[in-house]
Amino acid sequence: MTASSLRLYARLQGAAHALKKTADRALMDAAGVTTAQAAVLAVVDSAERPTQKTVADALGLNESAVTGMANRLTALGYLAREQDPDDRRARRLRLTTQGEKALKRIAEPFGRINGRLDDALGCDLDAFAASLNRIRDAFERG
Amino acid sequence: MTASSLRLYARLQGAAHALKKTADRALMDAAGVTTAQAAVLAVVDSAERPTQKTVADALGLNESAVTGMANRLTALGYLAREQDPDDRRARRLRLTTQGEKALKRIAEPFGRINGRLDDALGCDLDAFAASLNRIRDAFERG
DNA sequence: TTAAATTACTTCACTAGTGAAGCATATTGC
DNA sequence: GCAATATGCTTCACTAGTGAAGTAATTTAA
Repeated sequence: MTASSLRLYARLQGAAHALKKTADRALMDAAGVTTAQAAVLAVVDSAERPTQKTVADALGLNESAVTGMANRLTALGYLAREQDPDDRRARRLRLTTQGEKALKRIAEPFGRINGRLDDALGCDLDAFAASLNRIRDAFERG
Repeated sequence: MTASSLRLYARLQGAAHALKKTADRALMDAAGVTTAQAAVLAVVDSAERPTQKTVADALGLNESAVTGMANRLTALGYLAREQDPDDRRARRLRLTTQGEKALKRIAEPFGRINGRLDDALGCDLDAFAASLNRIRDAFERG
């Protein structure tokens, strides 16, 4: 609990917040979608008609957060929900054509953000990514 | 925009989110305060009766976010607001006795979180902190 | 085979942030 | 001195998350 370690938590949250704020503006301007929405669309795109629970686990969110996101994204016309035929509790998600288009619009502005991240980090990028993985592993389940 | 850099944004947000979730539960259990509230209390404690704008700048938030935080923290009895005598637009914040006590209750659980962060990062801690600073600098003003 | 436990999802009340618009006060420039 | 501009704060409608409680469907186990 030294002075420098005391500030590490705040530094991580501060960097994440500043980055998210910038990325949200860029994605909203260019693609009409927030970064949180983009994350859900990307997970749904990469999985085979995932259930909401699957999406929640992939993003580290609880299920009620995904209920809300899926509601907003279906209202926007980007996602469709359908009953799982084998488990009537579950609702599977898929991208609509609009959702696929939105995902494509995201690529370029998001690439620019990642480019700025790369520039800021330089050769430390891999070590930084490894550190992030260790933090996630250490705190993912409480 | 390689595959690994594409995921860097998500990794940073994921690590920050997992850490925040854990820290919020720990602080709420032990001190009855969230990490966001703790951050405001710490800024107010470290500054000389700061204005809300000062707090907003220190935390990278906009002023309406601080209005809300200050409302909740005064309702909880942790902060007091008083008019700035020299600038009647501004409202200066200070900790109440209750607020000082809350800050003290935070120290130990927050120290444990930071200890877990230290353990997770090991000798990479300094490099990691430096990378976070570079990200914040690169994105702080958009 | 049926009672108990677990799972997937929803709803609710809440915290915490955003940006836009508006109000009152200060500051600047002619 | 005063009009224009900038600043500090608030309010509003919104997104996005939390945890607790509840429902319906599924799984487990006696």
